[in-house]
Amino acid sequence: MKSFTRKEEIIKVAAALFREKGYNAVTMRDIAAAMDIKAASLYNHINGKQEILENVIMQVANEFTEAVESVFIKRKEDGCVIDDLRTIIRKHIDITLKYSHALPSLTQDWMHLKEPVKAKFLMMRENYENRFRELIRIGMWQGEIKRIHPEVVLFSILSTLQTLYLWQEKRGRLEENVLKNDMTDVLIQGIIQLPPYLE
Amino acid sequence: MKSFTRKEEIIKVAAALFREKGYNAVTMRDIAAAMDIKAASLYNHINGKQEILENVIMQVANEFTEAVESVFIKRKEDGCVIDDLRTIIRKHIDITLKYSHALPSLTQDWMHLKEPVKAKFLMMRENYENRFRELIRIGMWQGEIKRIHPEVVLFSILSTLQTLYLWQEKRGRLEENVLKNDMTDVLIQGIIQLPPYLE
DNA sequence: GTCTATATGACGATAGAC
DNA sequence: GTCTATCGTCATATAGAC
Repeated sequence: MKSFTRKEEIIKVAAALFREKGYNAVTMRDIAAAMDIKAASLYNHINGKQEILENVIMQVANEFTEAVESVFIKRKEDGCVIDDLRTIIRKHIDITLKYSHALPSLTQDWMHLKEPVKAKFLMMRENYENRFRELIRIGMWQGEIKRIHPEVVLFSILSTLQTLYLWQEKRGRLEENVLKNDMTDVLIQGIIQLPPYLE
Repeated sequence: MKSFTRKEEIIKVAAALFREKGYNAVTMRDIAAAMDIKAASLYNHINGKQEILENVIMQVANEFTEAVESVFIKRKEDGCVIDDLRTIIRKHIDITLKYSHALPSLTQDWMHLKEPVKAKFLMMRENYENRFRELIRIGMWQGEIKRIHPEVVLFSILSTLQTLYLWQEKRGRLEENVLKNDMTDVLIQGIIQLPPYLE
C-alpha cells in the first residue's frame, strides 16, 4: 500500500480546482489553501504552476494512449472492427471515470501548456484520433460501418467520449455499467451499416 | 444595411480571442490591441470585461432557446418525435456554424459569469435540455426511441452538438450540408428503436 | 471617441529563517 | 518541509486632457 507523495497530492488537488475554475483562475494560493499550507511551500515539491498542469494532463494522456495501442497490438488483420471499437470505447469510459477530476484539463486547459509539452500532447491526441480513423476506414471497407463522411463518424464518437465527464457529475451519476453498456450501444448503433430494407 | 456599432465590434473581437485562449487569459489590452485602440478606450463602450462575456454568451443562448421553443410551438400532441428531433438538431447545427466564434465561451467560459447572469444562463441551458428530455420520453412511449437510460440518449446527442465547433475548425471544415445530413443521421440512428430481428 | 497617466490589487515566484 | 516577507510584473479600471 503506497501512499501519496506530496507532489502527487498537489497534482490531485490542483486537478480538482482546475476542473471547477479553469487553469488560469486557479492560483498557487488556492492550491496551497486546499492543502492547508502556504503558497511558497508548494515550491519545495514542484517547480511552478506549469509543471502541475503538465503532470495533470500527461498522466491521463498516457493512459489513453496505452489503451488504444493495446487494442491494436492484439488486433488481427481482418478482424471485426465493431468489436475493437466497442473495446476501445469501453476502455475510454473506464479511464474517464477513474480520472474524472483531471479530464477537464485535457479538454480545456491543454491550451495553457507551454512548448514542448504542448506539442507532445497534441501529437498524442492526434495519434489517438488516427487510430480511430484507421478502424473506421477498415470498417467501411468491410461493410460494417455505413458509408458517410468518415470524419462525421469519428466525431460522433469522440465528442461524446471526451465530454463524458461533464455528464457523469450531473444527474446523480449514472451507474457505471448502465453507462458503459447503453452508451456503447448508442455510439455503435449510430454508425453501423443497417440492412438496406431499413433505409 | 446596418453596420456594427463599436460595442458589437468589441463583443465579436473578444469572442474570437476567448476562443483561442480562454476568458481569463485574454486581457482588455489584448482586445483593445486587436481593434487598434488602447485598453482604456474600451470603457467608453462597455462597463467592463464581465459585460463583454455576458454579451458573448447570452446572445447565442437566446438563439438556442428560441430555436427549441419554436419547435414546441408547432408540435402536435402525438406527432412524430424523431422528426422534431431532426429539426432541432439541424437548427442547432445552423446556430453553431453561424456563431462558431462565440461557442467556446458557452461551453467553457460560462463559469466565469457572475450572478445573476450565471444563474440565468444555467437556467436557460437546463430548460433546453429539458425540452430534449420531454421529446425522448414521448419517443420511448411511442416506441420510436429504444428503451435505454434516457440520460444516455440525451447525452449522446447533446455532447456531439455542443462540441461541434471544435471539429468544424479542424480537418478543413466539412461542407455544411454534408455535416448537417450525415451528422443528423448518425445521431438519430443511434437512438431509434430497431426492429427486434436486428438485435 | 481616444488618448496618457495612474490607482489599486493580485499574481507567480524567490530568499532566507526556523 | 513550512513559514514570513517581499520582489517584479501585469491585471482591471478610473481620471481627466484633447
